[in-house]
Formats: sequence, structure tokens, C-alpha cells
Amino acid sequence: MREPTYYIMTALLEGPLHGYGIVKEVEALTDGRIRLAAGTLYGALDRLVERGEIEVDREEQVSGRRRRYYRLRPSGEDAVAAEVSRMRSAIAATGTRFVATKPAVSP
Amino acid sequence: MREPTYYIMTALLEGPLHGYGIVKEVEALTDGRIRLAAGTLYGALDRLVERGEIEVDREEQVSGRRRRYYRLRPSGEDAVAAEVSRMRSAIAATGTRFVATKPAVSP
DNA sequence: TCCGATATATCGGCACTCGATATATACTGG
DNA sequence: CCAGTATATATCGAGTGCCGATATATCGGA
Repeated sequence: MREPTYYIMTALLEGPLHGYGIVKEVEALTDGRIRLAAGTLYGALDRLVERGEIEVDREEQVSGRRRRYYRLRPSGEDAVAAEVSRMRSAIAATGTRFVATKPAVSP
Repeated sequence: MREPTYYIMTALLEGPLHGYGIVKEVEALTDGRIRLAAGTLYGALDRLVERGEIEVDREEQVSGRRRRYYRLRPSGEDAVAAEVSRMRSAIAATGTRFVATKPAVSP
């Protein structure tokens, strides 16, 4: 799984969100580092629905704009868990070379 | 960076290795989970050389077979470190949902 | 009135991976 | 002695996924 797809699913871990809401949530989750391109987002969403990892939760009409909410399905959550596990293994493969540094806490 | 490329570079963290040696090292590093396909390996190697992240260390002739050793360059090591950092952030983004479980130690 | 934010959709191009195929040598078992 | 497996590298086409561009539409603020 690639990074954009991973973050899309991670955003949905908290609960259903619509496309643009996912963009904003991923931006928040990554401190602004990842700004999902439209093609990436809707392409990934379609693919994930087709694979049964997410599904349409509901559609809303908010001040003239349509919002389609997506929900993570159990297999999607499993996929995220598997991805986390793969990343942990990948980090472990470097041994003690790149040791995690705890972010500084405000004193 | 994709997983195969990541492991190719991780294998080179220990020191120079030739193509087939990388395949074996990655297999060892991942408990046999990842077996680099020939196309993946040599394609990635060429790309990494072109980008200056690895370089040819030396060539040997061992029992009639040519071996081309590759060496990780500083920018390549930086790339691996950046990748580790990205993965740590990605894991952190899931919050406390998927807590790391220490592998069981033989009792 | 025009710009930026909100909101979704689609298309073409690009990068990377993968399996298949090719080539060649060395060793081991039957 | 010959077939199969391991060692070793190279290349090509197909498939997948990401990205930027483009399109469309509404709403609020300067």
C-alpha cells in the first residue's frame, strides 16, 4: 500500500468522512506534509470501494454542495493493521542504526 | 520509496553487496517474505545509481561468474533514514489503535 | 467581481514492480 | 552423463498507483 492510500484509510479510522474531509484530515494528521491531489484521492477511493475495504456511508447536501461519506470496512481496518506491521518490520530491519528520538516536550 | 527499493538499500547498510547477494540478504532480513524479482532488482539498482544514492563498488570474477558490488552513498543512507522517519510518522498517525506487541521470547 | 475555499470527477503521463524470458557457469544427484 | 538447481546479470511488456491538469459548481469575503 502506498502512502496516500494509507493515510486515506487512517483518516477513516476515526469514523466516516467525505472526500474533501479526508484531504483536510490527512493534512492535519501529517502537519501539512501530505496534501492529497484530487486524482489520487478519488482514484484511491474508487479502488478501495471496489476491493471492499471501504464503502459509501451516506450522501449529504450541505449548502448546495454534495458530500459523499465513506466508511472503513473491517477488511480495510485489517489492511491498515497489516501495513503498520509491515512498516514495523521494515524499521526493525535497519537494526539499531536509526534510533527513534522522542519529540521534545515543552519544558 | 517502495518496499523492494527500501530493502535493497537496507541490505547495503551493512556494506557492499552484489545483486544476487542483495536478493539473499533481503530474504534473510525479512524471514523469506521478500524475494526480489530480477526485474525489480536490476531496475532499482540502475535507478539508484542514476540518482547517486548507490554506486558501483567493484567487480569480481568468482568461479566464472561476474559479480558487481554496489555501495550505499551518503545520500542513499539519508534516504533510508528519511524513509524510516516517514514510516514512524505513519505509524504514529494511527494513534494507540495498533499497539506494538513485542515478539515472544522463548521461555 | 474576482479569488479562495469547498466539493467531486476524469484524463494522460510517469514511476515502480513484477513475471517472463534470455544467457551462462558450477555443482550435485541419479 | 545429463538434468535440475543455484549462482549471476539483463531486458521487456504489462499492470498498478500517483500526480498534475482540467473541468464543473457553489459560497463567502475582500
